Amino acid sequence: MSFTSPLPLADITGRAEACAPGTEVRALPREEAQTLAARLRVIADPTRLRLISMVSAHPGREACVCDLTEPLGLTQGTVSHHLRVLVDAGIFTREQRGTWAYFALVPGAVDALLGEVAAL
Amino acid sequence: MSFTSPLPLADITGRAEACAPGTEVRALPREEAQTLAARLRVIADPTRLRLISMVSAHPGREACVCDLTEPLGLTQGTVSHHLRVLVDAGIFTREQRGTWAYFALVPGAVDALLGEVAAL
DNA sequence: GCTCTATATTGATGACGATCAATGTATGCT
DNA sequence: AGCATACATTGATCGTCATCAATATAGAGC
Repeated sequence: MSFTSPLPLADITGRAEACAPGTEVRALPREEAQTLAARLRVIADPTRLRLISMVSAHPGREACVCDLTEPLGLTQGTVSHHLRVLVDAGIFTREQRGTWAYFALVPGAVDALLGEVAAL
Repeated sequence: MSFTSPLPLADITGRAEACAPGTEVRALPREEAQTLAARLRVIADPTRLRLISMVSAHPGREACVCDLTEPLGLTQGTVSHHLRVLVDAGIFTREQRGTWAYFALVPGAVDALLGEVAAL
C-alpha cells in the first residue's frame, strides 16, 4: 500500500489557508461612512479650501461675497454657491447686514469633522 | 452758512463703504489648494473610509483584498481600484506575500493630511 | 415710484470618478 | 505541463458636481 498519491484531506478547502472570510472585521457602518464622506467632500474642493483660508485670514474673521469673488477669479454666482455649501455644512455662518451678507467660520466646526476622521 | 443740504463728498464712490476690494487677503494659493483638495478627495469616499476603518481594525492591522471584498459588497475589481488610490496617496502600503497582497496603514499618514487642513 | 448694488437662484454644460463585467497577469499546487 | 486562485487592469456606463450665463430677489438711496 503506497501513500504517494493524492491525500484525502477533505476538510481543507483550499491549500495554504485560503483567505478565511470568517474573521468578522468591525467596519465603519455603510451609512456612517456615507454621511462622513459627504461632509468631507464639502472641504475636499480647492475653491472651498481657499474660502475657508480667506475668511479666517480676513480682519474680523468675516467677509462678504464681494471681498471673495475677485481674488478667486470666479463668477459671483459660483462663489455664492460654494458659500451656500459651506453654510449648509455648518462650517460658515451667514449674517445679513443691509445689502451685504457676511460669512464667518463656525469655531471648531472643521476641527470636529477632522476629529471624526482621526478617530477611525 | 448752512450745511443742511447735500454734502459734496466726491471721493466716496458708493454709499456706505462700497465693499473695498483693496483689503489684500492672504489666501491659500491656487495650486496648494488644488493638491490639498485632491488628497482630501482620497478619503472623502465612503468605501475608502470603510477600507481604512477595516484595515486598522484587522488583526495585525493589515488585510488582503479577499478579506475586504465580501464585507464591502463590491466587486473585487472595484476594491482593488480603491486600494490602489489609497496606496498611491501614501495612506496604505502594499506588500506582496505569495499570491496574496497585504495592505496596511502608513502610520501618521492620515493625521498628517488632517493636520494640513487644521492649519488653514 | 425708479435705479443701482449685492447676493441668490436657475438651467445647461462639461468633466471627473465610482462601479461593473470582462480580461489580463502572476503565483502556487498537482 | 495544466489548472485554480488572488489580484490588477481595461473599457464602458452612469451619476454627481463645479462652473458659467442669465435671471431673480432684495435692500439702499434718489
